[in-house]
Amino acid sequence: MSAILSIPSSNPPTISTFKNLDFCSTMAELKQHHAQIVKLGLSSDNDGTGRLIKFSALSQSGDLPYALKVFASLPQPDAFIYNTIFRAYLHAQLHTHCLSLYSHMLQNSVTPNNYSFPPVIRACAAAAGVGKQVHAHVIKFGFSRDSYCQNNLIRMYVGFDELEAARRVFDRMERKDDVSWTTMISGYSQCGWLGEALRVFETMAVKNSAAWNAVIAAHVQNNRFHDAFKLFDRMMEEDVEMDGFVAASMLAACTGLGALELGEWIHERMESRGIRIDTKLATTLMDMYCKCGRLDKAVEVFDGLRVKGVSSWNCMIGGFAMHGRGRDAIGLLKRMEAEAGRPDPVTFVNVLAACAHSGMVEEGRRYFSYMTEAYDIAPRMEHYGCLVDLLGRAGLLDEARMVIDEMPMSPDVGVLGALLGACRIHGNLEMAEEVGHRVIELEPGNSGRYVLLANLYAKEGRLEDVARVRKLMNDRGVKKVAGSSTIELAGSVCEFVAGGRAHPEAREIYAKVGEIVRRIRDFGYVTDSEGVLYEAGEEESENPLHYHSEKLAIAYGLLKTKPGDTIRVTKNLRVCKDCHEASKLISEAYDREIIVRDRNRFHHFKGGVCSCNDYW
DNA sequence: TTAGGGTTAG
Repeated sequence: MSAILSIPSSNPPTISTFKNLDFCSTMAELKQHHAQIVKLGLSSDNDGTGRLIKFSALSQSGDLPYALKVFASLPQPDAFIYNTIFRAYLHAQLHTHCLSLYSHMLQNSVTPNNYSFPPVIRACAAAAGVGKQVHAHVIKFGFSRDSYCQNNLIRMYVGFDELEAARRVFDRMERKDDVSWTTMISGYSQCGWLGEALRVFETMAVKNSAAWNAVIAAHVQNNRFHDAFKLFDRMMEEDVEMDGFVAASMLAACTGLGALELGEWIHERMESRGIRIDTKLATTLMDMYCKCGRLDKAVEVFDGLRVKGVSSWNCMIGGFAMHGRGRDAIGLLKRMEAEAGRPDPVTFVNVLAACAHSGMVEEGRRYFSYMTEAYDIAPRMEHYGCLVDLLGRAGLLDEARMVIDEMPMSPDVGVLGALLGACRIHGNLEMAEEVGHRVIELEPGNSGRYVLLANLYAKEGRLEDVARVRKLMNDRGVKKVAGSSTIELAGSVCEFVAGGRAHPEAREIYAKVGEIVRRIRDFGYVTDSEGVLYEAGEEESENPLHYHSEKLAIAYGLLKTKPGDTIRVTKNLRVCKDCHEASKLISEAYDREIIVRDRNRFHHFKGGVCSCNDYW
């Protein structure tokens, strides 16, 4: 009694004590203030404890358990305090906790406000049923016109792949803002509904860079790189300047096309426009350089990074991996451990891939156990995929098979596909047959699997089996993916399809291929018939192998570039054995460096040899 | 006190 009476009401200590809370920077400080609050008998005060909870729940140096303890001690927390904990749970990915607390709030008869629903809606990410209920509450509590609530609902439905529901929310909004539009556009692009994404985009009166980016990114994510460039050109014509997000999307488009010059142009523009290169953007940039064959430039960007995130290290290690530089990849892992601390699961996917692509079997095995021993990272499907790839490529098919039999989860197509690939390399038809059928049943729409199996049968002369696989493919309406290669010349990207004659200079290109084949025969070229069956149209009277897309692209490169220039080609599928052999000989016969990126990795052909040591 | 667009693997 006297203690409370001793507080002069004209000079409320509450205000100064509570204000001090806003200047806290550590939990230790905060706890002192908290002690003060308790001493003054103000611990039931929502204003003061609200600030206290906010700091401990949300700040960098906070302490969520502490916040929860304080929260639990409050007799009647208000909406602000509930909202704070909602957000904290969301940050901690404790979605269920967030939803339980929301029901707790309702049971306590605390009315949610406009700030309550955005985090609660986001917490519904994993529970569609609850999401609909929360949507009903948004209406019931009168927030049908609140753009934050509505935009979050759109996002929620997009996350459930319920685009119609998302669209209904969107259509009913009287005042759609930039966020509504962008969420709707990017929602369609997740589902691959590019047409709808574009239609929504076109009806937007004033398009800001976020909207442009959403629609550009939509195309990039669906491998429509040329269209992404067209949109980008339009954006520039309409005087909307490229920002960091658009730059990232465009770099990814360049990566997809293997368009180095365009990528360099984007990089230059980023610099001239003073776009801040954060870790994410730097990773995208490095990835572009890695996948466009300029590992040196990627290293330059990497070395120039003041703050390197785990993703930066991972990207660079992955870059070394795809260029077959296993030693450098491992060197970088060691540097990462010394300088940056903890690698993550992706780091080891890349390290294992590096070992696999460089034939470093022992190291690969060692790192597979090391990641668990040193970092307690349990192997995921991807790691098993890499291990199977590593062993399989090296010809250790039985061991690879054993890994699959003994792994704790059931292998996905990726893992089985790695074994199938290994069977092809080592000509093990028996295992290929069994694994191939499993893979085909798991992924019946992937034409590559049928082709691989059919080609293996063909090699053994088992034509009935070839016909059977082919029929299966036809019956299921599976279309083979056409081999296509791109080459960038003077900033424009030309695409070649196997056996295609659409190019205006097709005659010259085909003549050049003829010349090439004649010339490399002097260097020992013998056409390798493996894989002949499906790669080109059957009406082709000459050997269709000679008109594989990468040969056409290389021929065009030889026609259009100067002696000494490097020829860079990007292929959508794996490079075939015949093209690989031919490319080696072309690099020797024409004294050219040829860099081919295929679906899996890079091949640097020079002086008659390939950087992959024929190991791919 | 709240929301939208961009990275890393096989």
